[in-house]
Amino acid sequence: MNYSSSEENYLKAIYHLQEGGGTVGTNAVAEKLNTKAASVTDMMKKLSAKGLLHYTPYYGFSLSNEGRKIALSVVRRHRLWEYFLANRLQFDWKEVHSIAEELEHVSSKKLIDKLDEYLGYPQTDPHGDPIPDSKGRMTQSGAIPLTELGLNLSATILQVTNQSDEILEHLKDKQLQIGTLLEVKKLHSFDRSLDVKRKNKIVTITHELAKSLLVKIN
Amino acid sequence: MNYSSSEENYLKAIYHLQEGGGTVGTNAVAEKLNTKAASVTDMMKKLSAKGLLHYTPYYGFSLSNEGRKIALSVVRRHRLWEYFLANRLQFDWKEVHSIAEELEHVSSKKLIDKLDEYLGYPQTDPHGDPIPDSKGRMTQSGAIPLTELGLNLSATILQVTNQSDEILEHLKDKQLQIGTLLEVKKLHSFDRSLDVKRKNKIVTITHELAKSLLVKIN
DNA sequence: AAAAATATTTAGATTAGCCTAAAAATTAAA
DNA sequence: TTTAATTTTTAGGCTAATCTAAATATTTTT
Repeated sequence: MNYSSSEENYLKAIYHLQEGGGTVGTNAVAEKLNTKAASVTDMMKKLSAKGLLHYTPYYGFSLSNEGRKIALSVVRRHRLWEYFLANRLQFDWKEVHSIAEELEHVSSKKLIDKLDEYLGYPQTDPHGDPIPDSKGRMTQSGAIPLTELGLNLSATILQVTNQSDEILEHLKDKQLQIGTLLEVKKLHSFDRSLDVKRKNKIVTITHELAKSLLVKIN
Repeated sequence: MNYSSSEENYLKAIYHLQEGGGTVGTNAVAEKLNTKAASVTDMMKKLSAKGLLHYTPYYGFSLSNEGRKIALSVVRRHRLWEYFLANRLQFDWKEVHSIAEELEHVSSKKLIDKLDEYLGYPQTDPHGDPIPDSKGRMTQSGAIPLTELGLNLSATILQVTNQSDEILEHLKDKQLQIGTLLEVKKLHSFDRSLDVKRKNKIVTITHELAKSLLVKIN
C-alpha cells in the first residue's frame, strides 16, 4: 500500500507520457526521469510484478487501473503543494515545481485531504493544471493547444504543460501567463511559428512553445 | 551541503540525546532510531569522516559545530511543520509528530523561511518545544522537569519532551496538556510517584512521566 | 584481579536503485 | 529483403543503508 519515491516518480512519468492513451517506451521514460534505459527496464519489471502496469518486453508499458490511481494521487499531492506554495507562501510560480517534487512524496492521505480543505478545494494549480480530487477525478476544461487555435479567435491561456525552467523564463519575457487573453493573427508555414496578439502587441511564438500552451476559446 | 534523510535522522537523534552536553553511546542511538548497534557504528564512521561529529571508538560521540547546526535546522523544520499541521490544518497535537517526521526532510531553506514567516514566527511547537530561528537560536524559557518542582508551587506545563504515542495518549486521559496549571501535593517515596492537583482533582503521575513534563513556576 | 556481563565494532550479506557495456529484438533504409 | 540503425533487455557492478553473527573492548561483579 506504500510506494517509494522512486516508484511514485516512475508511475507519474508514465501517467504524463500516456496523456490519454497508448503505450509508452523505455527511452521516453528514461529521458523524462533523467535516468538510463536499463534502470527503467529494472523498475518496469518491479512495477509490473506489483500489478501497477502492463508490460510487454520490447513493446512498451501502460498503467493498470491501480497504477493510474497511484499516479493520480501523486499528481494531486504535487499540484496541491504547488498551489499552497504560490498562493499562501507567495512563491513565484516558476519556483514551485521543484519544491513540490519533494513534498509530493510525503504520503499521509489525511495530510493531503486536510491541506485541500484548508486551501478551499482549488480546481487548478498555479500553472493552470487541474487538481484531481480525493477520489482521483479531475474537472477537465475544454482546453486545446495553441497550435490548434483558429485565426482571430479570442482565447485565454489556461495551462502550461511543459514546465522546464527555460519555457517558464521565456513566457515571462513574452508576458504570457495563465489568464492572458490572446488571438492568433498569422501562421508562418515555413517554420510553423505563430504571430500572436495580446493587448495591442504582437509577439512571435515558435511551434514548440505553442504546443505546450493550452488555451480555451472565449 | 545536502544530507540524506538517514543522516539527518542520526544527527537529530544525537542532538536530542546529548541534551546540553556529554557524549552519546551506540546503543542509545540504536534504540532511539529503532535500528541495530552495527548500523549506528557504520553511520558514525561516515558522519565523523564528514566532520559532523566527534567519534572515539568504544567511547562515544558528540556533535561538532557543523553537525549541531544541521541538527538544529532539522529540528527547526520539524517543529515548524508541527505548528503548521496543528494550527492551520487543525490536526490534533498527537498526530502531528509522525507527519512532521517526513516533512522535515524536505530541504529547501527558502521553503522553511517562508513557512516561518507565513506562520508569524511562532516561538514553540504544539508540544511546547521551542522552535529554533533561521540562525539556529532558541529562546529557552525557565523550564524544569516536573520531578524537580517543589510541593505546593503553582506551575504551568510548558513542554512534553518525550513524544511517544503512549505518553501522549496517557496525557490526554489525565487531561494534562500544554498550558495546564498544576501543583504537586504529595511525593510517594516508595515508587517516586507524584500526586498532582489540577483544578480540584488530584491525579497520580509516575516518576517516568513526570520526567518528561517540563513546567514553569508561575 | 579474574570472571561474567555488557557494549561496541568488524566481517560478511542483503536490498533498492542506479550505472556501463554487451547482447538481442525491432524498425528503418538501401 | 538484407543491412544498418535504433531500441530494449540482460549481465555484471556499485553505493547507501540496513541486518546477523562473531570478535573485541569495556565495565561490573564477585
